[in-house]
Parts: sequence; C-alpha cells; structure tokens
Amino acid sequence: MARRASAPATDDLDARKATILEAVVSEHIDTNQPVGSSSVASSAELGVSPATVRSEMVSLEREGYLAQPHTSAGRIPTDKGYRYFVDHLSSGVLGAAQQHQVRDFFATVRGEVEDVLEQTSTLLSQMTSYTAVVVAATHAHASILSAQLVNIDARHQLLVTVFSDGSVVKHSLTPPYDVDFETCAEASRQLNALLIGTTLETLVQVPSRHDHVAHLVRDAVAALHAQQPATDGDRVFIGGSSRVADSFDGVETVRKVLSILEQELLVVTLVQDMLDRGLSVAIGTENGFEPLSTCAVVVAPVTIDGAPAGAVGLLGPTRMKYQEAMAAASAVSQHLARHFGGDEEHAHH
Amino acid sequence: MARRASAPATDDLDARKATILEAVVSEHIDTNQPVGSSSVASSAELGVSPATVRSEMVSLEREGYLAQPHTSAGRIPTDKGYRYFVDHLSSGVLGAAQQHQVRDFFATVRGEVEDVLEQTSTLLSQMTSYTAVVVAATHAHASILSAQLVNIDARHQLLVTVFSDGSVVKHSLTPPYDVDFETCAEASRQLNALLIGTTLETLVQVPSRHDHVAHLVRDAVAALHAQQPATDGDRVFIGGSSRVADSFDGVETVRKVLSILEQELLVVTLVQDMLDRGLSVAIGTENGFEPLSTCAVVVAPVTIDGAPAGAVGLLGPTRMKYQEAMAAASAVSQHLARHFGGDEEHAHH
DNA sequence: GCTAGCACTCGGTAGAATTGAGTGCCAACA
DNA sequence: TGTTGGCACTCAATTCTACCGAGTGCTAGC
Repeated sequence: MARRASAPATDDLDARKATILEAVVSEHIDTNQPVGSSSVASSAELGVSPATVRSEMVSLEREGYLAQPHTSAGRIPTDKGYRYFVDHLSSGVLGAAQQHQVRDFFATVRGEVEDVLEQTSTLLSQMTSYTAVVVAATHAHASILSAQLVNIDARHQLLVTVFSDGSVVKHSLTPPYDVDFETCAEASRQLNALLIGTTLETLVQVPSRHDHVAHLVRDAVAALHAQQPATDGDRVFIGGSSRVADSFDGVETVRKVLSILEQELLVVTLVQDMLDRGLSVAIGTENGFEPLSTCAVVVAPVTIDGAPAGAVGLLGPTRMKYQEAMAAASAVSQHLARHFGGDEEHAHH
Repeated sequence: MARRASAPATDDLDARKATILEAVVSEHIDTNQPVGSSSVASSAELGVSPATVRSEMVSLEREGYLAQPHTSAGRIPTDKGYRYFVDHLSSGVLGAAQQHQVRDFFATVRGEVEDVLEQTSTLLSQMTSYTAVVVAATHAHASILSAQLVNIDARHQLLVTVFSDGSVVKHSLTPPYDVDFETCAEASRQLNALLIGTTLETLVQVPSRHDHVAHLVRDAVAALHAQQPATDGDRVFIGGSSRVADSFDGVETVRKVLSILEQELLVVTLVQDMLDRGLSVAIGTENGFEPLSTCAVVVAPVTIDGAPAGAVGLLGPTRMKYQEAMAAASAVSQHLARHFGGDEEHAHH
C-alpha cells in the first residue's frame, strides 16, 4: 500500500485526488446526495475508470476529506473536504442578473443608514437564497457632534447624542428630583461643551458640584459611557431568516439556527470573530457554535477609506454554493462601501 | 331527524353538544391528534355512551364545527369549532411560575423604551413558547419637544427630532450646496421655533425665501412630514421567532410564517386590523393572510391613561393553548401599561 | 498502476397482509 | 323519543417480505 498516506494532513493533494474531491463536493452541493465513483468518473475529465476513482476515494476517506453515510452508499464531503474545496476555489463571478440586481438596488435606495442596511440584508438574502447578515461597526471611534438634554417632564430627561458617523443615540435620565426647564437647558449647554469632539473612549472631566445641574450632567455622561457593554444599539440586520427553513432538513436544526439568529449579540460575535481570524468562510464546527455545526458562514468585510466599517455575511448549510455566496457578499460589500464612502465624499461610517 | 339543525349557525349549541365540542377541542390541542367518540365519552362528565357522542358528532360536523381527516378517524375542530371554543372560554388565570416571571421581569428591567419592548417580546415568547409580537403605537399624536439640525459635513446634515413620547427620529439632508456651520445653526434655530409644540399632523408654515437657510428649513420639514408612509420607525418587536419551527408541522408552513414575520409592516397591519375589529383572537383565515391560515393570533391592547399605546400579541398554531396565551398576553399588556404609565406619573407613550 | 469483473452490502421501494382505532347504522330498550 | 350495545365496515398506519440496484471492496489480469 502507498505509505505516503501516513503523512498527516499535508493539505496538499495529488492533482487527481483534488479533482475527484472537487467533483464530489460540487456534485453533492448540487444534488444533496451521496456521490458515487461512477458519476465522478464520468463527470470529471480524468480519463479513468470508476474503480480507480474508488480506490482514490478510500484514500480520501482515510485522510478525512470524505465520509460514507453507510456502506454501499456514495461519499459525502466532510467539513475538511469542504474546507479544501473553498480553499482551492477560483473566485467566481456574479451572475449577470444579480449584478443588475445589486446595481439597481444601490442606484435607487434612499433613506437613513439603518434603513439602507436593513434593505441590503434583504437584497443579499434574495440574491442568494440564504440568510443574510449585515453588521455595522460600532461608533466607538466616532466623535460626538452634538449632545442635547431634552426635558420630557420634570422627572424625565432624554440625552440625545449625535455622532460624526451620523448615528444618533438616546439615553433616558430619571433623576429623583424635579428638574425645571432652565436647569435642563443649562445642563444641556454644559454637556455640549463637555462632550463635543470627544469619543466614547475619551475620559471626560465632569463637574463635582452638588447642585442639580451638575448632577444631571454627571448622570448623563455616565449613561452615555455606560453603553459599552454588548448590545450597542441596532447594529445588526438580518434578512431572509425564512430561508433557514429550506436550507436545512431537520426541524430541530431549523429551530436551533433560528434560535442563534435571534441572539444578535451572538451573531455579531461570530462575524467579528471570523474577521479577527481572517476567515472569509467558516465551515461547520469552525464557527465555534455547536448548534451551527451544519452551517457554513461566508463573510466579507466592508472597508471605507481604509477603515473597517462593518461586514456582510451569509449563512447557509455546509453544502452551500460557496462561489455564488462569496461573489454576492463581496459585491454587496463593495457597493456598500462605495455607497457610503469615498466617491461621494461622505463621512458616514 | 332533528329538524332544528337547519337553523343556520345560531352559534348557540345544545349544552351537551357544547360539552362535546369543548372536549374535542381541548383534547386535540393537547394531543394534536384526531379525537374519537370513546375518549370524549370517558373524559367529559356526561354519563353517556360513545354511540350517543358519535351521533352528536355527526351533527356537529354537519354544522361545521368539526371535521374528519378521513373516514374512520376521529374528529378535529374546524376554525369555526375553535372560534366557538374561545368564545365560550372562561378567562383562565396565569400560572404561578409565569406570574413570577412577569413580575420579576418588570421589577428589574431597565433601559430605553425600545430595549424594554424588545425584551418584553422575548419574555412573552418564553412564557408561552409561541412567537411574540410587541407593537408600539406611532407617535403621530405626540408633540415635538425639540428639533435640531446637526452639521455632519458641508453636504450632510442630520435633523434630530425628539417627541413628547420620548421617541427620537433622525432624517438625513443632503443639500446640493455647501452649508457652513453658521447656516446650519440658524436653520436649526428656526426649525426649533417652527416645530416645537406641533405634531406630525400639524401643518407648518415654512419660509418661502430663497436663501440657503430657508431651503434647509423647508427640506427638513418636508423630510420630517414625509415619514408617514408605512415603515414609521422601529415600532415592531418580534420575540421567539424560532418557536415557529416547533409550532408547525410542515417545513413549508414554517417558511411561509417566517416569511410573513419578516415583513414587519404586515405584522403591524394584522395586529392593527384585529384591534380595529375588536378581536382579541384571530383563528385561521380570520386573520386575512392566506399563508397564516393554520395560525392563530392572540392580541391584547396596551392602554395607558385611557389612550391606546400599542399591543402585544402571540402567534401560534390554531391548536394553540388559548387560555394560557390570552392570560399571558393580557398580563404582560397590563404590566407594560403600568410600567410606562400612570403609577409612575410618566408621559412616555 | 489501472481496470474489468464479481461478490457483497444495505438503503429504498413496492406490494401484501395485518392491525386497530374509529365510524355509521340498526335494532332493541327504557 | 332518546339512548345504547352490537356489528359490519373503512382506511391510515404498521409490519413483513421480497427485491432491486446503486455502490462498494477486492482481486486477478493486463
């Protein structure tokens, strides 16, 4: 027997094995069925008999690229098999129809950033029939353009903060004493002076006096800076969650995946983690969430003027159409960057 | 044969028929299986033989309350059967565990209105294992407390409007000319003077001059008032959408329902429509959306200081546990009203 | 090293037989 | 007249069997 198979996971396959693996993966993606040796032999252009393919397949199985649902069935790819497949994927081109779709969308879309991103997630989902995720970077580094304290009534004030990236954040204050209009206005003035030009990471020197104005100012600054933890605003947009229903077979899987998608914090963590690790595709267990072990996630970062501004992603079954998904994600990511970035001289995001 | 059956849908049944119908409905809700005459005869306390029950059942079937999946199977309720059931339902009481859950939640919940509502939808979903919907009334009638125009850069301004119900809305302006800081500040001042105290329904007299300030003011007012159509902000919160996966049998149904839930506008329409028609439960086709014909929706309005402030709802299969669902919805609705309303002397919503 | 040939495995399907829950009807009964 | 036990009947679901065939692993020969 060939001894060289003992070299562990060199990740570089024999040209023929590579062809066979790729044939198996793409056929299985198409059909969602185990792939047999004969169909590989005829589809792939290696002039070789099924028997030869078979012996290569057992080798590929030993090395962990393929698996057999049961004896006398064809092979299906393992996560490792998919991984090899996407690593050696020629970057595909977006279909003409979809190119139009993206172009049209960005040519006609209007409205606030949040609306655009929400609709973008729907677009991406429609283009691919997978569930789409759009994540916008936090505005931790954006500077404050305006901070205003509005008197709702004597016991309720609202701090409204506008950031240089165009985002607006509000914080309720409920002081244990009555606040009159003048006090509020004065506090608002002081907050403006104090905060404008700072970022959320800047330390701010708050007044230490004991009057109501100073109290309000302190509470407002505290509320603003306390926002850090986790759920930092509506920065995640999920489109086409109904697609999970036809992406997966078992009802239980569908439930699990939906359940993950509901927790937006998890989603942003997942995407962020992938970006940090420099991954553009996470297959099966690579994504780190056990309930997502039958999923694959494709992400494309959105970069505006060289700075990371967020990411778009797609979630589907491990047997997803990677080329299409990656092409769509990267196209949308680029359009998004152009829409909010450079060519129009924005400062948005 | 009893001729009186020809009276069309008097909707008032013989006491015995009522008992039988109720037994069938509640058993079917429990088991999700057709119910046979013998199990009804033994469970319900009418000392009567299966044969008698059977003859009553054919009558109930003729009148449209029950249906037979096929000959020689038990009966399942029709929408009309469920309707009778809920119409004659003694309003149940919330389980002790759930009472605690609600109480604890509202005792500890903090943060902005939107966050609270979002979390409320999750709470309601967890209490019932159905998908929950929380709808907040629009602020069409709220008056404007503050309107501020912030200069993002020369070509981008942001109109930030604060309403008396505590909501904050932003609108981007992108004038075709450069705006300097002073112009923006002046426009902001004028907008404030113009808009404070008005509602979105108020007609506002805008300046007709042709300078940049007047232009900005006009554009800002136009943007603000244009917002009416449909998607008026993030006023819908959906919790537990993963629950649809185990509420329905067919994958296709799951997809359809999720697909509806994605379109928040449809959801708010549905809920609003039910409130308008004075319905608290919509069963099957009653809700007007064909894809939801196997669903039931329970809603409870949220009323603060006598004014409608929104609604909470639950979506499940027609064989949902109506008593529990209604009790949960109404409890949460009341807590919500108390939380934002009277007892704390808020003006929120 | 490749291939044709071959025996073998085992999931999927089709058909027949069986089961059993439940019905509809009827005749008898109070 | 309303109720009931009895009974024949229906039909989905289950089980069993046989069988097919796609696909494998192995081996002998090219």
